[in-house]
Amino acid sequence: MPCPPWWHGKFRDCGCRMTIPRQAVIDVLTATSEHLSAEDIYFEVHKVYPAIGLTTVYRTLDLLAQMGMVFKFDFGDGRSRYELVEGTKKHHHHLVCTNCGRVIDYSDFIEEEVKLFNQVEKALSQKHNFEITAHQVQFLGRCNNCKGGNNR
Amino acid sequence: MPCPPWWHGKFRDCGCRMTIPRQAVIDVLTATSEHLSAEDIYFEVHKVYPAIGLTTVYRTLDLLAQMGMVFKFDFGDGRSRYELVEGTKKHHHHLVCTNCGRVIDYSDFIEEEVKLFNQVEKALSQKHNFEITAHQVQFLGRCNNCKGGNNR
DNA sequence: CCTCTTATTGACAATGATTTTCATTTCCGC
DNA sequence: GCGGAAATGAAAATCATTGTCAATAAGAGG
Ligand SMILES: [Mn+2]
Ligand SMILES: [Mn+2]
Ligand SMILES: [Zn+2]
Ligand SMILES: [Zn+2]
Repeated sequence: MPCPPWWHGKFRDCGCRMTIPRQAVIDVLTATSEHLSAEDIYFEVHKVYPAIGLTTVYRTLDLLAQMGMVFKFDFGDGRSRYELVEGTKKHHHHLVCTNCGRVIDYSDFIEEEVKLFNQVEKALSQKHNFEITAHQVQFLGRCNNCKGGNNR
Repeated sequence: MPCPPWWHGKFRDCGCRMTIPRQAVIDVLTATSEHLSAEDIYFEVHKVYPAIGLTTVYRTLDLLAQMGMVFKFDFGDGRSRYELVEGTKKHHHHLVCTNCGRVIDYSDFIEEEVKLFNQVEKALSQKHNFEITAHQVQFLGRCNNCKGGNNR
């Protein structure tokens, strides 16, 4: 699963080099549909390239997030989760269970929803002179498993 | 600025006691319009009650969040931020500058926006059998200060 | 008020994700 | 191939948040 060449351009554009470790991280992110943590990604990368260290994974994820190629999320479990922006999954929002931590992707937006967000984004960036590059929406609550049951 | 008595009820309802440290934390949260971290709150509390420890502040914030009286946010600067749910500020969403970390509250929703969220929330909770208790919306980008300028 | 039970607290240690450091290696234009 | 800048990995350092545990304080009942 080789990394598409258009990534090279992306990296060059910001004066960065395309390296094996970076490819490896991108490949893992491309292949998954889960919300991986830095360590998760490190383990996956490690299967193919045992020499690559966790530090580099962190650095790569940071860079990718800075470049806007990767989203960094916090679902409240004490570690960051990462998702490719242009991955297999299209743009989506999240449902997060505050009890067990389960995260559900949700992308079947109503057309109104998309329209409204564009509208709001435009209005906000004008009003606050803000250059909006992304948005994150999370619905919090209890999933079907945790609904009736006890806490923790 | 004494803590309203209705809090006592809230606490009793979950078998908890209303204590000085807890009052102090609530008072600080009530008095501010900022997005304070646990340590920020600790410093404020400390001015009035130097004996109260940081650990207790953390525990109190945890409890309040659990009770649904306080929102816990992550704006990407490595520490959690807290806001009273029923504070001086009404329900609002956030604009977060990914460069300098500035956070802007935004509550002048369009009526459509409110309507749509209720609608979506209803649809989602049915479809995924999820009991939705809250939502968080963040718009990410660069504030007016950071717009043209350099990074970091 | 006084007593008793138990939730709560505070000092301190421990945890664990993320960063820093720094010497070494790799990339890439020349 | 060379040379300088960018990138890497191992290990140490940071630092927000949690866990421990003996001491304290709420508040129900008398
Ligand atoms: Mn997702
Ligand atoms: Mn706010
Ligand atoms: Zn759950
Ligand atoms: Zn800014």
